[in-house]
Amino acid sequence: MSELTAQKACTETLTRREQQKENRRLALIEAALAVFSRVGYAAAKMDDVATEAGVSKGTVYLYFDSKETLFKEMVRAKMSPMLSGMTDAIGQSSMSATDRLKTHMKFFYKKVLNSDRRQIMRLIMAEGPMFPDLAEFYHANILNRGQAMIGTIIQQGVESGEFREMEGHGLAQNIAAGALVAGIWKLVFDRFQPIDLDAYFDTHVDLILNGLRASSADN
Amino acid sequence: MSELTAQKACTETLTRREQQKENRRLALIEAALAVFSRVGYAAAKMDDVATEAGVSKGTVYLYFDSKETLFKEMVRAKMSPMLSGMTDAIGQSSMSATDRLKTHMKFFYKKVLNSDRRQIMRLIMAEGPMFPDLAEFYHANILNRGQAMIGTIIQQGVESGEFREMEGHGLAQNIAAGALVAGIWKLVFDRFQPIDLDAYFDTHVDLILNGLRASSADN
DNA sequence: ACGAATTAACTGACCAGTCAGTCATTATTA
DNA sequence: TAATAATGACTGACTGGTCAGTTAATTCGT
Repeated sequence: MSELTAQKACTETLTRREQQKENRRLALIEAALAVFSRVGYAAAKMDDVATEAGVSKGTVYLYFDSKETLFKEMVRAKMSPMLSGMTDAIGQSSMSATDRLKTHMKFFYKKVLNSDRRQIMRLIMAEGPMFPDLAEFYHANILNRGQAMIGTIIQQGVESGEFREMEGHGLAQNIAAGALVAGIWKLVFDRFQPIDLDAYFDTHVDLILNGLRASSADN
Repeated sequence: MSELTAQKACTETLTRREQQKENRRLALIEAALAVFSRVGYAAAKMDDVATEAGVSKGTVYLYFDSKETLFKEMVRAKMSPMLSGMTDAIGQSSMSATDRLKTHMKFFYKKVLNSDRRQIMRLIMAEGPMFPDLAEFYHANILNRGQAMIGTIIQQGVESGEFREMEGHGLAQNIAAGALVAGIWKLVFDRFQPIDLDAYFDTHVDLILNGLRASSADN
């Protein structure tokens, strides 16, 4: 009921029991994501998470202290792969700032908006105020890095003459905003007015790059 | 505990009782907004709404059938003033498209991002999937109108030569996105990294107008 | 005094979290 | 290798508390 390929990193060192234990844990996290996404944090029942993972409720508590812990660990677990992925993706290729920005935006659309993770994005917005430490984790580990990355690219672009200079309070947020809204739209309003993520992406890139581009006069 | 200026529209025709009844209703809606904003839909207790409004729980049920009804009517009540406000604000002044867009964006920042309503915006995103009819109402009455308005302005700008032509799937969403993200940021991440809405607004306008502006070549 | 508005005690459903007991797997012994 | 012991993963009935919604009694306006 979910493709969880247990990390058989060190098959030697893990007994069969330990492997199964790790698999259970992953299965529970998948189940938790499914249930929390479907009905939100408060309405999610531990019983449903258990059923979705194919175990009984008591078992869930052998792996996670409480509903809150389960939720937080689920978010962290689903997000941590992004962390390495992001810094890796920077690379030192000799791309122009323009292409580099485009590449990173594509990466985000693919890895977040087109996957489970957009649900997490929504959950953070929905439950963030109730779980400040989760919001802080998300801010420190995802948003901050994203902003830094965008900042670096902009700077490169300004130096190379591709982009104009902008003072830019909230520039990074403004650049990323289109993508966040696309993710939310897909989850909340898609049924009333579907959006085509690929076409939307093109518009987004077009608008932003043109907005940043050094040209005639400024405002 | 909340500045609710009852609409004393027709003081003559309303007995004191009727006035008080209307005031109660408004007070309950204010209280509901406060409580729902503070803890989210599911965790909000009817008892707390009642206390916040200075009445007992039973009274709430004299005005609203159920928690769900209260929530929906609260959203509708807080949003409906916007509806007239938006169409009014169009005006047929002889503004350039550029100035018109700027004016509308300012309006949105002022009326939504700097008021209670940003909480509603967040609640819609957070609870939208659980209340499809609310999401639909919001889409039909707010988002659709906003999109139409932006579309009209863009068209004017293209015709006047101010803006370049863009095919634009999701153009309106992309233009508005910065504002939505600002609202959410303020509610979820402001404590970790505050944003200055005025400066952010300037960046947003600058980026968007430059992105739309007709200039040398396009992408 | 009458009826409308309000109250607060009450009910019943619901659910997070617990725990005594079961069962399958692994280790030990002969 | 076969019988036995020990382990620890798992179960599901149960508890304690919470809260939406109800209703009988009370207060308030006219």
